[in-house]
Amino acid sequence: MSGDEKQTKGGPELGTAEEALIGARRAKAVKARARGENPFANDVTAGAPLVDLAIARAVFDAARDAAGRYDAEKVDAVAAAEQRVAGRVLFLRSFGGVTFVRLRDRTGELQLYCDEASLGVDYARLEELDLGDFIEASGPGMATQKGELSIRARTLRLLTKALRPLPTKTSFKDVEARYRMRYVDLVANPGVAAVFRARSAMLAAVREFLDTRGFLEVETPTMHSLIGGAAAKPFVTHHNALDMNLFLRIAPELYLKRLVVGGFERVYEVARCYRNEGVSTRHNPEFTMLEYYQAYATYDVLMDQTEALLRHVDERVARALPKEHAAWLALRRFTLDRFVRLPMKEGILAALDRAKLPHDLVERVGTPDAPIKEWAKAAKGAGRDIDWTNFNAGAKKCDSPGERVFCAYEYVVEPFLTKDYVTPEGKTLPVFVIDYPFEVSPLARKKDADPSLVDRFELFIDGRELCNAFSELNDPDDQADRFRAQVAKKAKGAEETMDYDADYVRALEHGMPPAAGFGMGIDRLAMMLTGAASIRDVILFPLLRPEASGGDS
RNA sequence: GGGUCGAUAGCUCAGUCGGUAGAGCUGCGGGCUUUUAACCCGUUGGUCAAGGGUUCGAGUCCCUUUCGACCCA
Repeated sequence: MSGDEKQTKGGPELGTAEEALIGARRAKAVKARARGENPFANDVTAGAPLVDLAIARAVFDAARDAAGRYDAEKVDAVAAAEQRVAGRVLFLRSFGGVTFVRLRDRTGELQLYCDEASLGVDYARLEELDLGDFIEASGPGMATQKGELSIRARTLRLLTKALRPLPTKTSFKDVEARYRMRYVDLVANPGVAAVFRARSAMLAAVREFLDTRGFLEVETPTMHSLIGGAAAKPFVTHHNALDMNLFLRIAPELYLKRLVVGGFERVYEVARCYRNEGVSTRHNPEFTMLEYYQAYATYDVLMDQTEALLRHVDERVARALPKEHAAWLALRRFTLDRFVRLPMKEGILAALDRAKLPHDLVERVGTPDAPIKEWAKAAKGAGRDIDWTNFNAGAKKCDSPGERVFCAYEYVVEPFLTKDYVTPEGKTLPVFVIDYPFEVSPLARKKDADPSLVDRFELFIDGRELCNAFSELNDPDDQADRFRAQVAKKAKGAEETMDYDADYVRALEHGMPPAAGFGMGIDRLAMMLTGAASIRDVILFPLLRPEASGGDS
């Protein structure tokens, strides 16, 4: 075949280096077609069934020494039955008349040993093989001189031609390109694939944990006609036939509690939620939240259960990916062995003491005569860098004592959780912050002993909020009042408020058994357990701006 | 929204004081009959993000824009 005429279909110019690479691969596909082969085959050759690479390897486990090397004689001693395997070509190296081809499938990798003696005329076909192609091959096992298990290929067939080259062994680092072309990222960067395998194991573990405790998994609407269940800005969409605007859900909460009213006393949803806020390393507009509701449970029960759930999930990840988990564990700054339970007010007083600040600061901050400079000096002297500007501004906006308490907590306690709650070995302790002011918890039940507070906790691990849970409000009149307060806030200009949900109040009027509810960010969980720095590292296809189109006509 | 850094070959990156655009890997050609980031010889590949300015001359200096990363709010 004369290589002087390239396939230039569609391309008016000679093209770039990248196009040349693709052109060379296309030419090989054309050659295969000319021989009557399909370079995008949809079948595998009849014969012995395909086996996973991991299973093909396992056949020879007994021939391996402690260092992992395979002994040639022992490999040969294993039944010489042919193994038929398939996978993507990751590695291709010819060495004189011998060619090594490393294959990868979903279970692992395995090398083919090819020479003319075994492959015959097909050996020449290796010339047309490229990194990234999918092939099938069959042959008996063997060990190389260096002790690597291989399949001595007796047959070899192209299944799918890869027209584009994979990144080279120097790897694929451009972050944006990795997110856009996750299919390449997953092949080129094994650590990336491990993170998503771990995430999958986490979800399976969460489901296993809840299912064995009698919970029912449900799916509730993601298109809502009212905003509810959380304080966040929604996405708006439009239904044409009904000519109505709908909000993409910001939380599944109110639907799940309707189901508790309906008798599903233990119910959960792995809920994709959408919030119309900025993107950052910690926020993606769509994210996944676990919510569950449990009748006849209180938030104390849920705290115990949360500890058990997190340990269970971590254990399952360790079981699924032992090597990767060990690496993540070694880098972890937090422990899951022991958890702290900290009432918000206690936390504030302790933090004020540590910062050498007066206890009445909570009432005085935000007022005109608050001695901010004096406080800042005292706190700085105690090694506490508090964001006084935003603290003071936030305190001014508070309409109630409870909001003031929460504001103080946000600026005085929360930023220092990782500093204040650590093990003797220096690992940060997970902290359940409990007993929130009712004013900042519009769906939570008030404490019987102190109606200014609600039975609620948030769990912070390594300084980041992971879970939010509370004993649910089931008094319909109280709930109606809270909705009205939210509507009033919206009327005053607040953006992140809920609508009055009359149907939800009606549901509560039918009676919801005492219940506790729990929410946990799955993305954050995945970040935490895999040590990911950005939420985009645990979301397969994070939201990106559209790719700049060059000459699209 | 603010700050810092960045964009050069398909990939990973150099590019000095402003003076002809570089390397490794990939690809292509050749050698090598058990390789492990193989090795050896040869070789292709560039609108230096886009636009403008200064200059005899700009990847390099200045301005604007776009995109991204990180930090902060």
